[in-house]
Amino acid sequence: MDAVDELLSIRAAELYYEENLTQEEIGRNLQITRWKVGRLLTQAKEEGFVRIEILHSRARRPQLERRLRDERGLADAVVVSRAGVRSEDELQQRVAQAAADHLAGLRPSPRVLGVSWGRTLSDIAHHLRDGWSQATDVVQINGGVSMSQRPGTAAATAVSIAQKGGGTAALLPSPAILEQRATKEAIEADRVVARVLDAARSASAYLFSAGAADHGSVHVDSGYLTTADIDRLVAAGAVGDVVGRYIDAGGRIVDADLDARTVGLSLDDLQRADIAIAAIAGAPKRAIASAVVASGLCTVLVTDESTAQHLLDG
Amino acid sequence: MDAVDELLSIRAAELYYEENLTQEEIGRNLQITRWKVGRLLTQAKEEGFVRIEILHSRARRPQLERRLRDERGLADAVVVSRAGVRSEDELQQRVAQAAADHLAGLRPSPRVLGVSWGRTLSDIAHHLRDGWSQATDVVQINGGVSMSQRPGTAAATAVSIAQKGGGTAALLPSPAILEQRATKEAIEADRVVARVLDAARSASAYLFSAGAADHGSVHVDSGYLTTADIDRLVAAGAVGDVVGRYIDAGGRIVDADLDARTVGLSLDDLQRADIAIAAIAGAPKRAIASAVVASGLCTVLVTDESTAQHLLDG
DNA sequence: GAGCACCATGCTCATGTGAGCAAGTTCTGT
DNA sequence: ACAGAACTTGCTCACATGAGCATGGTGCTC
Repeated sequence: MDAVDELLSIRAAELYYEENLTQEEIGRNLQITRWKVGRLLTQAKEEGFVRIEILHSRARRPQLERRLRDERGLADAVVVSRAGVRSEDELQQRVAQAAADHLAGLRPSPRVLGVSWGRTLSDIAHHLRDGWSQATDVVQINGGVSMSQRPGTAAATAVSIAQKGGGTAALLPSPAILEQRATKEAIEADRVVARVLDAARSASAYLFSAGAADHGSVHVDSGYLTTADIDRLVAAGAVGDVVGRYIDAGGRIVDADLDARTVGLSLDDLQRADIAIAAIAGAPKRAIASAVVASGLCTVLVTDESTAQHLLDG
Repeated sequence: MDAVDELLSIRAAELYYEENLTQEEIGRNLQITRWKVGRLLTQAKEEGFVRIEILHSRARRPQLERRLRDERGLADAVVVSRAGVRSEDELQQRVAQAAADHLAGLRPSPRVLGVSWGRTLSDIAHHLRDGWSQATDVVQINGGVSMSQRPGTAAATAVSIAQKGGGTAALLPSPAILEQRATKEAIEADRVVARVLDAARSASAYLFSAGAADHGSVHVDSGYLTTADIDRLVAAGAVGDVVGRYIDAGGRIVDADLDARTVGLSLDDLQRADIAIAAIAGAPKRAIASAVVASGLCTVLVTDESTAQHLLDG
């Protein structure tokens, strides 16, 4: 496109998009035929001079969703728009809302839903609307008797999702990570715990998030791991954790011993699931999101535009 | 619009603008009639959920231009878009380019063009293309034998505009502001100066900028005024200067004595002009831009989107 | 609970728009 | 300078779209 046409295409775009003139009127205005106007507008779009954004907290990016499905083999993807987002927290809320929307939109509603816990899951529970399902029971899929500042959030999350979905919650009464392998095996052998784990393995759908392998991790907060543990895991290739299990970029367990002391569903269980919804957003979680998708740990990814872009670029 | 329709309108907008589906296809997709889709799209636009921006250094805002003409009585207005602008300097360059474009687009080209000088005028001269006019002579309209760090820019500006327009430049060989009234009258009585001033008064068009009344003023830089002078002028109501003459928000001369020591066209001369193009942009110049427009000192205003908005709000 | 006003819906029809084609124009290589 | 290629232009025609209207449903008033 030469310089004259470039300028003309800008004038045409202004008159078309801002002044709402018809292409015929624009032609009269700029002394060109209406066909030329149409072509200039096409060019303006192609050259990227025209940017159209959907500004809404529930706006999504269907293009990226389609590419994630097609190029990354996901059964489904939900990518929320970043347009108009002012803070990182606002973005997290958008993603949580989108995950809640997706969950509520599942047909048929899952009879039993396995959930993890954490900040993201708590947000999702909050955004779910009452009556999102007629009868969905909820079961925790990883341990987490909380030692953190906000005790009981793990339980509150599961209970809230169940209550709003007309079902009951089965909590996993166990720490996330135990100090001794033997203790972990003993606790899993406990009748109550075993029953919950069985229920978790037979859930019709899963909903979970993932954590980055950094010092801000909820496992450090909760006292299950020290910052030194995290450093050691990172040195061994860890990019983050899924249901408490730390994996590397290829989705492999980084520390077999640590893994053997972690209570909850195994990664295999997740990989076999028909519906496994992962809600992972934000720049710090790019690496773990990528690992989760690459190793087939989820069938559905709910994320933000930037993270999606990153997954597709890499 | 109820909540359901709001969400639907967002989905429809995504499919329409991002996926390029027809309204019929969207209807099939969302299980609604194509007429409903059309209405949802209209609503999405009305509610401001759809933002369309023209991203280009020469993009303008015709809506604001029209409002400036209609509501502020300007013969014409050029408002450059702020979309995609990263720095204040980039915006100034856009405005300078737009002023150059407007000048070059005048039909017939002015036979004699009166110009002021300063940073903005220098930029405009730079952006003018060679041969912008067949034969336009340029005459300086205010004094400015420069004492600043970049001597000769005032002269270079006028000469450059004239050369590129196939004409000659008449420089005003006088300081902008003199210390004694008598000296100013003596210099204006000088044959050469008087001839240039006569030519300036008979110019067929004028092009000038304006300065804010602050310590960064080019008059302080050049040594014609001290920061104390500026403070005194501001205290007396000055919002800025046009061709060296300080005015208040109502366009009135703030200091009659200072004005009597200032060499160049009077404000009356400008107000009587058929074509007086003012290029004024940037937040610090909002007040002076407003004063210039309100008091009819220009027939054409070239400015940026934010300044235009401010003029229309006030 | 009857009557009325208002609004959403589905439709017709005129207008707006883009794909595709043929003719004209401008480049390019020899 | 000329032939051919590549591109641009004006056009036809089919499709997409918005304005305007009749209908039916909803909610409000008394």
